[in-house]
Amino acid sequence: MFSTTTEYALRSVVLLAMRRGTPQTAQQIAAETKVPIDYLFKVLQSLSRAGLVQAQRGKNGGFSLLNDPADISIYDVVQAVDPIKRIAKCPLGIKEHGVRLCSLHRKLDDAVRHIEEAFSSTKLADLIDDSSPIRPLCAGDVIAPTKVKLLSTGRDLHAKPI
Amino acid sequence: MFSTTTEYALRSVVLLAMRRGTPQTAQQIAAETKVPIDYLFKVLQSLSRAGLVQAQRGKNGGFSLLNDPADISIYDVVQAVDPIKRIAKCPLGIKEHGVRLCSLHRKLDDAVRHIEEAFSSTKLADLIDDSSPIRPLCAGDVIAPTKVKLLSTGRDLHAKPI
DNA sequence: ATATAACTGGACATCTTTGTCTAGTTATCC
DNA sequence: GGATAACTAGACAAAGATGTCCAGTTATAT
Repeated sequence: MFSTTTEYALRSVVLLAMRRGTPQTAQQIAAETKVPIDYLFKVLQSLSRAGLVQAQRGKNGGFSLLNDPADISIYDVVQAVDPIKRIAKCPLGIKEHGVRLCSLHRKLDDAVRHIEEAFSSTKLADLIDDSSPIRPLCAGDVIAPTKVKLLSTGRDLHAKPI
Repeated sequence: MFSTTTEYALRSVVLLAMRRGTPQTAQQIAAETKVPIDYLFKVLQSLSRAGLVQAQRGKNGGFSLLNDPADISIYDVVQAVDPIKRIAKCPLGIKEHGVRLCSLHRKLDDAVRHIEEAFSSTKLADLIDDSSPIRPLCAGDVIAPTKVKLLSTGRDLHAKPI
């Protein structure tokens, strides 16, 4: 129903909203969102071009939200990476009816419109302020300790024992 | 938002609903729905395997609906060719939370559920009984009159004039 | 029975989405 | 100002969706 890319983008911005104030490196985001890091870069670049996130290079760099989580909607994120398209005119290309839709396409477009509305009215702040004990991304405690730990101990696998 | 295959399937069953009683050949369906005929066969095969349409071979054959248009929903058609999948559990694969969803995925799943409901409650009969002057497929008057007329008058092009 | 209309099935081609790799460039810290 | 952390960009690979082709099989009409 929604693309993988959309799912990845949403996970990322939700994480950035939860960590507002501290730039998150792609490494960190990838670990917590379980998004393949090389693909994540592309998703973040789309978000960056759309003006939703900011990238900072070099040490202590990373990605951060440009606006307040209360001002960023799910819709904004979706449109940045994989835009929802309304059905504006008859897909069969009949000119005669102008922009009026037949019952089938009107019904389909209604469904799309409802999604649009639901996504527009939900802000990132709504997601992270949620009272549920189940936090978005369900992360922090469970994910990616192994790989990160390996990297951080930094032992070269080919190094001779001393 | 919805796949091309879904769109094609819906166009086809709506046509079959409008022509209920007379099997429609793939030729006819392709002409009126503007679906590439070779691909249409595959879509119709999916609908056939799902028990929505029936295929009849040989002369005077074609495809027809198996059930009453009042008993076939948009949802039935969609599920037959490109199923809508609800989010049943955390896509990040966290076991700890069982089937409870975090706020993000609950929101996304709500959207999917609404689509499901809207599509389930809309029957093919609703689409063709619509009072709007704009008929589904916008067809009949504009599309494919030439080819259909040629076929339906049935004159053999090679027949000698009497 | 034979010709013909029509669907079936599988192979193949193309395009888009998703994912991976590698060689850059920029910023920070010491 | 050099080392290193981090993002950027573009090429490439794999998989899935879409579209095309063709050699079958089945049913009907005559």
